[in-house]
Amino acid sequence: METGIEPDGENDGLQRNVTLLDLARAAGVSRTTASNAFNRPDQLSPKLRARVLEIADKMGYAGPNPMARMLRTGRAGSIGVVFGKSLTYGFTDPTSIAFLKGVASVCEKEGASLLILPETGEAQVGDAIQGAAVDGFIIYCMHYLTAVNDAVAARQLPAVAVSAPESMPMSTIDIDDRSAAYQAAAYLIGLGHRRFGVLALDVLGDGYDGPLRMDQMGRLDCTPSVDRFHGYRDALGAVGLENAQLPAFEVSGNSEDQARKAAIKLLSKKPRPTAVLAMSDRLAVGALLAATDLGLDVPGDVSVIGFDDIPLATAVTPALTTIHQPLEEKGAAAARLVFHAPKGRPRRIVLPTELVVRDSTGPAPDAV
Amino acid sequence: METGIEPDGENDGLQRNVTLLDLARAAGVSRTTASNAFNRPDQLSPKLRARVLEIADKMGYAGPNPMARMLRTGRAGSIGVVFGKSLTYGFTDPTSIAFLKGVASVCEKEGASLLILPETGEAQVGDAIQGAAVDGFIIYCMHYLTAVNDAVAARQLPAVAVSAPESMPMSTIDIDDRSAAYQAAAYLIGLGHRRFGVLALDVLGDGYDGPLRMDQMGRLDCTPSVDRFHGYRDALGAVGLENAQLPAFEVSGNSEDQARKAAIKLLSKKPRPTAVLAMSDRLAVGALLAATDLGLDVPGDVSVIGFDDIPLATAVTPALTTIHQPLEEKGAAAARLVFHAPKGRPRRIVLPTELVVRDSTGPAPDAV
DNA sequence: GCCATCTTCTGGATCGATCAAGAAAAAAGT
DNA sequence: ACTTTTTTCTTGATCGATCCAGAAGATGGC
Repeated sequence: METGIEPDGENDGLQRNVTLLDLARAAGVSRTTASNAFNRPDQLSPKLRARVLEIADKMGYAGPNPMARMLRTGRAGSIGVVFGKSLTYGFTDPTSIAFLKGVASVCEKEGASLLILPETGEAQVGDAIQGAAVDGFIIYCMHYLTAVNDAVAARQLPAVAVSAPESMPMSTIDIDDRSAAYQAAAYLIGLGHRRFGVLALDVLGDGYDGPLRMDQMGRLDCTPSVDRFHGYRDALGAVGLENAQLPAFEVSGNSEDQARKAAIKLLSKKPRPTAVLAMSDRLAVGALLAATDLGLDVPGDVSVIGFDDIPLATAVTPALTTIHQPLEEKGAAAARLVFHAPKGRPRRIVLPTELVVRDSTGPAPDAV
Repeated sequence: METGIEPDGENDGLQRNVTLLDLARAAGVSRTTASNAFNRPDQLSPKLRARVLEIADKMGYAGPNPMARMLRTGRAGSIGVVFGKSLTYGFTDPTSIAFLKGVASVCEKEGASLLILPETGEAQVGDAIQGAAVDGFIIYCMHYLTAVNDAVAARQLPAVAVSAPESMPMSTIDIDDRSAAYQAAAYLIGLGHRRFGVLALDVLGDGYDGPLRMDQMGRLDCTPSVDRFHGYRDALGAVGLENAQLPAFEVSGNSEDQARKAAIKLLSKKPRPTAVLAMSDRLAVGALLAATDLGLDVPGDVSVIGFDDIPLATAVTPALTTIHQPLEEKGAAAARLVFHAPKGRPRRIVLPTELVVRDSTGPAPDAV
């Protein structure tokens, strides 16, 4: 409780912020001149500028109020990144971290800041998007919510979506998930493997763990999970392997621990798969752990192939064979597109992937 | 080149943004009422509100302009994070990623956004800080530049510095680096080790690699590197080991590769150290790699102890014995302090650490 | 000396909202 | 029926800067 009396000699509590006008008055110049001292050194004599800046310093004036400046100029000097999942997840998953790093590198070059938006809750998805003071958006989701899209589109700012369906009415950055997955499966087929198991990223992003929900896969076109699965299937189909013979589990949250459990189920099936197709390196690491649990040798008893090529892929033993995708470049490309938007119709950039063979894959064991 | 003639039937190019006033006019209400439709549903009848919102939608009015709103309300709805090193580095180093994750988790709870500021260049350090529309700052640096501190302080907003010298005139979050390092060294001494080598984080943050610069260590008090070194020395001194006998290398950028090179030098000394004190887990991993290069067994021939307990520490073989520090909680605590600043004098929070024994340490080899 | 040009500086309008105080209309109390 | 209270809505002022057009003073050319 405060008394009504103000005991403070210097009434700091009451003091209004120092404004450009205050500075101008104190320096005996106009607001514009004071403003120019900060923003347009060529618009006033160096001597006067020095004096104004010195007085500003003395008054504790840090510089033009950012909010006011933004309002007036219409530029925020930052771009926003929207995660489909929780904000925390964005800093957990190695792929999104690498992506952010790419975004950050371009922001740094442009002298812009990076605003990372929270998803407060289902109901008010979009509140943060509506209220973000940014010059453009990057949407990075696994599962595209129309609420997010609509909110971003409504802002009428440059926007880029990553790994988004072609149907999205904005520029997109992508890799060819389907053919990359095809390549992964085809490589294992080439090694003689004929019995596979799939560790899938969750199709709907609803925290589901369990057998792959085939029936849902038509609903959302082009999530990476669906595309990659199609890629696997294309390759297997080419050598006459049917869906029915392909055990597959969805793993929510792309976590090693969950993947481990799913992989144990997968590798306990009889006949046991000789190869695991994992839609991410983290899932692949889960498979590695499961193999250890079951006393199986990788790649002797079972081969494991990942996807993404995150740093962990080389830190783990055996090092993962995987599909390398340019995670960081994805972020950089997205950011560049936001900054130097061609203004016309949306662009679609597809970045290349590459199979990287390491130690987690080998010839299929002879026994059939 | 455009002709002077405007060939566009619908003159989209010329259209001004739809503003709250436009909406109000279109709906036949006052600006305030239109504003309330978005911000204070209780201030107008539900029926009217619905009508206004519908008209807004029809006009393509996304909602109140964030910049204008910020100016008027004085709140930005976001907090800024300043990295001492490059922005990109912030997304490379596992400790800062974990830190950001902690910050993000609190931001999410508060419904605030996270603004990550770039460091454009030596000259205009602080430009971004000056121009950031935020409600508070978190400073996360290895090496505290007064330019950064001054710029943040000038903004007169709630601010928290992490791992900062006590001399900083703002709240700080920290761990007790010195006694944690002491504990690490003491543990190895307890295992019988008497010959040590140190892999140090760079003291000055100037990209230097090479023998530890003792002479510089007095200049900046309390960077983690200096504190940890003092901790090591305290422990070694207690059993009569002198500085002169303690080979130590600084590794710039906290990278495994650089650490590997330094560790090779360290482990090539005669007599060879039986234990490596690494100031971070990444440096420790570098030591692991170096041991492999030299055909040394860990922990048979040489023990390695890390610091931080990042995820990599358990992924690597052998799993690292290390000092666990609550990286994520550091971020969360910093963010909480920014949001709920006690307004009074700065607070100093010191978080606990813990020795975690895994597989990279063992008894000193008998041979002396 | 006079007009043109350049530099330096100024005042009014504006960016797009929110707030405070109060008016008008509706509901409630006696 | 008249006052009081509550609900609903509106006007004028304000947040703190930048931009535009133009004034005042300095410089230069002939």
